[in-house]
Amino acid sequence: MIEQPYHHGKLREALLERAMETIEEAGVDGLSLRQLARDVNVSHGAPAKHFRDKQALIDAMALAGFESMNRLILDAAQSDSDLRSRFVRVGKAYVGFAVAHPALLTVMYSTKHHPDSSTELRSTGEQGIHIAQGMITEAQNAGALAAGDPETLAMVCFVSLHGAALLAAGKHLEGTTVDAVVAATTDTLWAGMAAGVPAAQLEQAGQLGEAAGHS
Amino acid sequence: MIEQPYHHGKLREALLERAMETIEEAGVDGLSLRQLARDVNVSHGAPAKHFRDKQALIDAMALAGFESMNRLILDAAQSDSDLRSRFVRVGKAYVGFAVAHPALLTVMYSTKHHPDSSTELRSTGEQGIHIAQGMITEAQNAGALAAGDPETLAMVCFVSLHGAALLAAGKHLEGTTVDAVVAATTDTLWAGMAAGVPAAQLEQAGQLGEAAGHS
DNA sequence: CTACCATGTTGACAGTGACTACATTAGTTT
DNA sequence: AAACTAATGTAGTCACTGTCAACATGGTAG
Repeated sequence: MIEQPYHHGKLREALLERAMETIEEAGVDGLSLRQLARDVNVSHGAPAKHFRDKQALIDAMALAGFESMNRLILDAAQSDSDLRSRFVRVGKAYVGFAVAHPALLTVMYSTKHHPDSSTELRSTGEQGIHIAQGMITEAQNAGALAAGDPETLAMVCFVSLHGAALLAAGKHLEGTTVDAVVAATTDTLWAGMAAGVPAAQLEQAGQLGEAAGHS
Repeated sequence: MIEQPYHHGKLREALLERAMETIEEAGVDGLSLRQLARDVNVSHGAPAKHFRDKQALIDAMALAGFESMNRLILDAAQSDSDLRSRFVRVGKAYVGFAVAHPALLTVMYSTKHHPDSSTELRSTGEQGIHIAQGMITEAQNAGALAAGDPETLAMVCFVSLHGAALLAAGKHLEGTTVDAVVAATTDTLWAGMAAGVPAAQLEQAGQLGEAAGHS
């Protein structure tokens, strides 16, 4: 047995790293602060010195997840291809990340967050939409897409890809490959934005009634 | 104090009902079998007679959720309007349900399920896609939509609306109203399906590389 | 009437997150 | 160099949880 020094030195990083592994193996529910401490050969109270809460640890994981995901998306958006290909590439980057780190993605979009890190988390999480919005604006200026509010369209694209990402991460997409679904989704969205939506349809759609009951 | 009879009579239903309320108030993590038992004035071991596990209770909630959601979607799909309006209506029904019962929706699409109820859960959960697929086929036959594999297109629509539903449920859609996002999403999807996707684009999209790294 | 069985109760157990008091170390000030 | 201080890690405790086993109750079928 190697003698452990009293101070770990890089406990925070070690905890984060091990926690990432754990949630992918056993889900967020399978994450235990005490087991985590055991895994890193540290007493059960040690993690509290770096993460006041269990939720604080989870928040830290979510933030790290957004940061590494944003890097992937930004790379895809800045690749040197035509706009449409880059659009598809961004979609695949997003969904690819989701498939690679399903539990982390769930954590990232979990509702419960501490008010402190909440603001930083939120701004980091919204970065993806801004990238999409930039691409759409660029495509509209180039004449590849019809006119339309870029912010709303970006939201539509983000929302759709997010659904694909979560369903793919949850393995709810059996029957077809994930790639096929993403390709079909981005193609359909692009075709829809290229064709444009008649204003009459938009108004009409807004007037439909809501339906939300509970048995 | 009213004397409680030894046997509750409708414990299972009472537990399910109270559990539904609890998860919407405190999230799934805030659900405790013992607290649930206290809420219904029953001993802490009683719930085990109706749900062997905590997970079994959660599965039962998920199933009930799918059933009541399917009713709403089916109603929307069978309303007497033109195809496009019905399509939008289905989307609003889905997202409306999500906004009304956010925690329940999360539970419904949670990955962890018991192998027993898993099959029933899965088939009930897939019903929504089949409804969408039927509408798309009908619209294609009527000439309102371009040709294309209905199964894939239904998946695309479901995926997109699912994303909108989850983000709306998680209150991640600030800046715009939920209705606006749903309307824009269904409009864009419909326009894309009406325009159709050139086969050349589909092939091209399939050849793009995957991107999924981890820092 | 009796025997059975679904339903409910009680007690126990290990595991958890959070809190407190204490120990050890590193860095800074004097 | 010595002493003070803050950061980091340890040990013990508390209320709470999910699950299990043993027992109590009461409706129902034979």
